[in-house]
Amino acid sequence: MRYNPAKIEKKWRKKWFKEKTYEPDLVRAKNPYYNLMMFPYPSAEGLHIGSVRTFTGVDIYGRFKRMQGHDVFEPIGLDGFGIHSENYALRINQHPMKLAKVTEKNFYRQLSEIGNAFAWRERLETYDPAYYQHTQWLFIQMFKHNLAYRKKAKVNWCPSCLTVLADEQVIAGKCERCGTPVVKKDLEQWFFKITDYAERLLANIEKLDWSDPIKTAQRNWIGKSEGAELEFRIKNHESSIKVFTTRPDTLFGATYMVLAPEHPLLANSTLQMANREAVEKYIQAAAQKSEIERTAAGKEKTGIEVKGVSAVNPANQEAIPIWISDYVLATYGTGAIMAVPAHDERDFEFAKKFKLPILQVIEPNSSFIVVISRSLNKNFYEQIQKFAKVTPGTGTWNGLNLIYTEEVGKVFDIAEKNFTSGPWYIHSEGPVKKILLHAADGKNERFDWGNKDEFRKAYEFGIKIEIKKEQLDFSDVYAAYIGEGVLINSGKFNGLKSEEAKWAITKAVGGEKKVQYRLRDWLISRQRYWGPPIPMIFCNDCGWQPVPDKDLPVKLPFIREFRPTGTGASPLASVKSFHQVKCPKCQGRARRETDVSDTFFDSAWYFLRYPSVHAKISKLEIPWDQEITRRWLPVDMYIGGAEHSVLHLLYSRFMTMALHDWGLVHFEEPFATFRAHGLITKNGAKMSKSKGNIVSPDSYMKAYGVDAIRLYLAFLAPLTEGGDFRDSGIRGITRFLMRVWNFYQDPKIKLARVSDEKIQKLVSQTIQKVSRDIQNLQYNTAISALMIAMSGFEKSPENVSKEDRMQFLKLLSPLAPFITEELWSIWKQKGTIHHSRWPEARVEKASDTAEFIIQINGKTRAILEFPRNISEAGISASLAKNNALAKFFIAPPKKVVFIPGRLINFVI
RNA sequence: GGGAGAGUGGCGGAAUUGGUAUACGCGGUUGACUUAAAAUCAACUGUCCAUUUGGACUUGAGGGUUCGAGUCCCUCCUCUCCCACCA
Repeated sequence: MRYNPAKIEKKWRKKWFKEKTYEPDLVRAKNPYYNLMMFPYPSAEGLHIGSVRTFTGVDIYGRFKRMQGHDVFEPIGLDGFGIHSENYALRINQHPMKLAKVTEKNFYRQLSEIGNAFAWRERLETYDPAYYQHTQWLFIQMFKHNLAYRKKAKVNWCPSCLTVLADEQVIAGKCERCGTPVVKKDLEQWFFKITDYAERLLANIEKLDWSDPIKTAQRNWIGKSEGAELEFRIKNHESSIKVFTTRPDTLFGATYMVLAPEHPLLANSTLQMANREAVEKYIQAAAQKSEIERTAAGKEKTGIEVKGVSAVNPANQEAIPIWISDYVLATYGTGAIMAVPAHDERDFEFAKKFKLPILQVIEPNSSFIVVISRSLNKNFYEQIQKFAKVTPGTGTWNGLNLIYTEEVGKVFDIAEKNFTSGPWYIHSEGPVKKILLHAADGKNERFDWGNKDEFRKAYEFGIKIEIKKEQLDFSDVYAAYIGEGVLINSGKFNGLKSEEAKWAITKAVGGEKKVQYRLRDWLISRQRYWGPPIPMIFCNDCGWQPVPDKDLPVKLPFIREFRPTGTGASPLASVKSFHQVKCPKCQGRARRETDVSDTFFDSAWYFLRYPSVHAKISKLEIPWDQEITRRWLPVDMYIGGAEHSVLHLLYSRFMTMALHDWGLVHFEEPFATFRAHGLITKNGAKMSKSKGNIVSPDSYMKAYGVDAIRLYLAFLAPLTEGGDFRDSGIRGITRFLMRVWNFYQDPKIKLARVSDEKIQKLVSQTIQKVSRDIQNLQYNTAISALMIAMSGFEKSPENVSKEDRMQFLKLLSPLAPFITEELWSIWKQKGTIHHSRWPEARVEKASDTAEFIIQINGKTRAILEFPRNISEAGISASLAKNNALAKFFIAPPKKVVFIPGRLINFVI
């Protein structure tokens, strides 16, 4: 029979669907495994080849888990609400609500073709009222738990999309979607208080089985820093300015202050400004500047002094000038800083430009103490001695005092410190940029010289790093910052070490210790049409009231004029029948909120909904069944794009944590394991319609079959790596599939009952390799192993037992589900291959012999078989007789390195 | 400017984590089959000498540690991604 992928794919797809092959029993499953991929936002262009790779990649893993005995749940849905879809509708001049129906159909068609083991019954769409009634319910819960609040704030406004953007959607000052520079606009908005959870979101990261870059990205996004909040009085005025600083020890060096242009004090009319007009002009100019202009890299700082007003440095009661500059962010800390130009690069730059006084208050200490190594080897000593010698007169060696390094070109003190046991020495030759720390447990830790966090870590580890004044330019901020300097010009605090002084000074001036996060509250409101209406009603008498549960969902009405108005109001604001409502409390006249919520809110909880899509839940209740949720969640394996490493993943964690605190879910973290897949590019660029480089999977699937495409995409590279799409290698895969097909064509062939030893070994190795590789998402090498196995089979087909043939099919089945299912049935096996048990590698008898790598001077000269337990003497004697190697043994070797059972190396 | 990561044949990529570098596949060369082509099958395919049996050199560049380095350390170069005035 000829291999006809189209025919067999159609047949099995239908059968699997009919027999619910991939629908686990959500209520009773014994061994649940929630295998999830990030659900796509559907564009009418359809799936591109990159998403097919991700989806099938996730599916391969799920099928593998199923055969290992798990009840795998692999749901699919569409993240169809939001700017993505709406912008697309705008572009092609169609109504998003109508368009959604079209894209939905197209997407589900494509998704059904790629051979994934989706649980089709549980699909969901975020724009379906049956779904977003729960989204709205959750909003109300957020409100009731004081996690949703309104705030008038400067928001990021995209003049092109005519909407407000979250900070996360502003990329280097530009709109994430259209690249237009973002401006600031004042609007009253709904926010979620994610900052309440900053500390837990940060702390929990440690516990997650996520790839490290993603964890780092989340840590940086949360951006914790510890410092103090200090208050500066304003001279001859009742108000004061609060600042946040991580360096309260430098307070005496604060020679001026800088306020953000948006700082509320500047609007205070009782302030006696001598140059109010000029100040207001500056503020206005700053407001009009786009984010990108204000934050452009290397941009020269601008600013204006507030004349006639001064602040009082609480440390020494000296009057210091107040400046305004847009390098100070209104949204971080208190929107004001104390400027210490001697110890901060930006302040320094500013002070130089405007000729402001610079006062040094930290004197780097004279002894430089580092690090390292209790396992001193002799080279270490030699190096240290070498350096010590080249700088005669710089100190004693025996007491380990001075050492020379090139970078700073100066001398460092090395002294023994109070470590529990030592000695600890500097480990460096040449420039000291990185410092190697040998910890007690034998692990090495590296500390980056230029990185203040790393240095803090070193500091906490108990290593004091102090820097001589003449050793560094004062502009080397990080070094100076970290250097445990000693205070000077600081009155009674002189002589105190930085770290002690921080809190002593804070206390003395009545400041308080404070932790500051970079993370800001999550802006939920969108002045757009295509999203779930925010279920809130404003009544003049009763204030903001949630829509009563019984009135959910607040349906998004079909309106003709869905385009953004550009006025800052949602298109829904012009629909009277929508927003004219009664107050749920007093029944008086009230106005419904006309903004919709952010798409990221839809996707922050969808994984909770999937297993409960068909559970019996009234809309007044929690949107998921407690029993089912307990069984299936948290998600076991989550795979998605690295571009969501902060936004979606952080929001989902936040939501889950809040729900946990309200007792609605039993876990804090939604995704036990997360892996980011690689990005498939085309001609080096991300696939996008605008670049015209979208590769559609349809024609490929038609031409080669789905199995071939799945294999090919898996074969490109490990799933976690990306790559450029080329179809040149696809022939290798079709050849392989053809060989597999042909090999299994005759089920009546006479076969050995048991494979010969060689085949047995091959099968066993392949099982091991494929199992390990699929577990690690390295499908490329799994396929390679299967190809090797097939080549081995083809050399002696009659020696491959039926059992081993079936083992091979099973190994291939997650990757190529159709062809294997067909061959499985041709060979009259019971049921579906996809519910068969994953093969276990035969436990091989440890053979008595082993292959030894024979090296001469570290170079491999031969690989020979010897008894596994042969001794060094035994192997040497035997090798001396070996003709090919005899020439190396004219003289006895200087040294022999012998690793039993594995390797012998003769140094001659 | 900060953070994360990567440099291996003509190409995609392997290398049980310090022990045969270039698995597997693409592409290429030659041959078989064919009137011919495609498909298929077989052999070869990192570079340079010797071309027989070998030998030398090769993982961005340079240095180091080691009996032994693609893998660990240092310096430099190049590229990709993320973040970006966060006090």
